[in-house]
Amino acid sequence: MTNHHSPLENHLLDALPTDVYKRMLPNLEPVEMPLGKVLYESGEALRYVYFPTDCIVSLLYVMENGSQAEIAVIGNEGIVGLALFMGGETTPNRAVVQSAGHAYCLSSARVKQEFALNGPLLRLLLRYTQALITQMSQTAVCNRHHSLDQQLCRWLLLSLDRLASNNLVMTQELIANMLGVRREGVTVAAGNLQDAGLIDYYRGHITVLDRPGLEKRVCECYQVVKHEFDRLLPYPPLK
Amino acid sequence: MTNHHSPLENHLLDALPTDVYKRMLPNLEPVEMPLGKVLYESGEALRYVYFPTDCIVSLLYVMENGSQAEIAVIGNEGIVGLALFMGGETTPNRAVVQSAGHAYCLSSARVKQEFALNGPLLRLLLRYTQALITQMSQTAVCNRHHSLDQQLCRWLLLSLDRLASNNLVMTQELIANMLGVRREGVTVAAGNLQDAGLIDYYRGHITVLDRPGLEKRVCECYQVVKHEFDRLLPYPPLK
DNA sequence: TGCCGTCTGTGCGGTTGCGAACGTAAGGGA
DNA sequence: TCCCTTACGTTCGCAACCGCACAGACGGCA
Repeated sequence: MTNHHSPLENHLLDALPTDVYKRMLPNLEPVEMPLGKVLYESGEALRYVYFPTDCIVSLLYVMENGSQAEIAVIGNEGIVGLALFMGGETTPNRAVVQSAGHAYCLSSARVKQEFALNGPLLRLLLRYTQALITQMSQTAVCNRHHSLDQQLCRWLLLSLDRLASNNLVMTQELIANMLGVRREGVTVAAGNLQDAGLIDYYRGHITVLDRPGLEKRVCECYQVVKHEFDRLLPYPPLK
Repeated sequence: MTNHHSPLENHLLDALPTDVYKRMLPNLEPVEMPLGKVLYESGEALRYVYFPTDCIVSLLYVMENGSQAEIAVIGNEGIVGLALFMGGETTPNRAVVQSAGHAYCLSSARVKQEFALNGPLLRLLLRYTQALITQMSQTAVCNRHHSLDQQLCRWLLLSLDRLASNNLVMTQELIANMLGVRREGVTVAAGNLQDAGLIDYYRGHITVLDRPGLEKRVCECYQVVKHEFDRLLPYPPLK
């Protein structure tokens, strides 16, 4: 499969001033992002950062007993590997490709070079970090207070925003892992949404039929996160 | 009450190189931090950052229906108002003093001056940001997967780490608000810990009797967060 | 001394999600 | 074609937590 994607499909890269972008371009390497690919494990030193163009990456926390929970999702609006620029080198998270596609990757050495210049990349990533923090804290709140139905709506909408199509390739088992709930719970919640005519799913393929309907049903968490992303990282970029 | 605290009691300030610290010192203003004081509201522009010396500040998310949940706690190891340096100016959180004490505050203009130098303060705050992110994501996980007993242990230990004494002034009602659970639930959980001889509480005063016992009972979340703080922000600082 | 507000303890029914087990149906490969 | 894997649906008992209601218990104040 030829990679017909431009790095500019990643919103962060697109938002960079032309000179910075041109400086970085030779070092950006296109990579396939197959479903399930582990970009890094918890505690592992990061060797690359990834700028997704048409894939979705989940940040997961893996517990001692093996169960896991999704902390945040990253698509073409962001970057995977923030810990590199934060100075910690590692994170206690796992990053996994949740929806297959492509990305551009950049070696840690190159990234640090650019950071050291204290230029637009640093400022941009700071804003993105704040948006990501909002997403994480909203996840904490949502985990505590909202029903599985609503959380599923939130998750579907977050995924949808990061994809071109309204079709997700995702089994209920995987969704359950992401949300940190049982597979049976997802079966019921998805059944509710299907009965309401909002989605249609069939053996690992979910089609969103009525996006406005989902937005009516979702908890406030989704809008809060979306507003914060739009506020901090307007797209198309103003430059 | 005279303020006999030095800014150096805040670990971040203490970790700064002497020249940077001396440059900032004239602008640091001591402030009282009474219980319940709201440092900023959700969506409000930040006018100051605060470096706590002997108080604890909670970051809370307030939901549409008025209920709230704690996202993170900040004590003398950190700074309140990170959003200022991230570039967003506001956050969708509320910051409230959870345990009375003191802090040093710094106007937003002064902070930005220092950030612009791209110096040690920026690098230090980046590391702190990563530690805070760890705390937030661990909160998300803990909310989903662990029992109220364990969450209460975690909360007590996090608070204890940020205080000099083993005595907390805190009603069950307030703890319930922080944890986003019912007051009755806290009554039961605290009763369990009291029956186990780990704590003693009496009308808004909690005394920790057996800290190692709490650490045995707490979920993994506490240690993960603590390790990450120790790794990213060693104290005393190496300089 | 008596009253009132705050803080804590307890009980009850209802809901939600967990854990495990089992059934079914649709591909995919030999 | 048959078998086996994957994906989804359903059930049942169990535990945790919620919402509500109310009771006691302590402390400050008149």
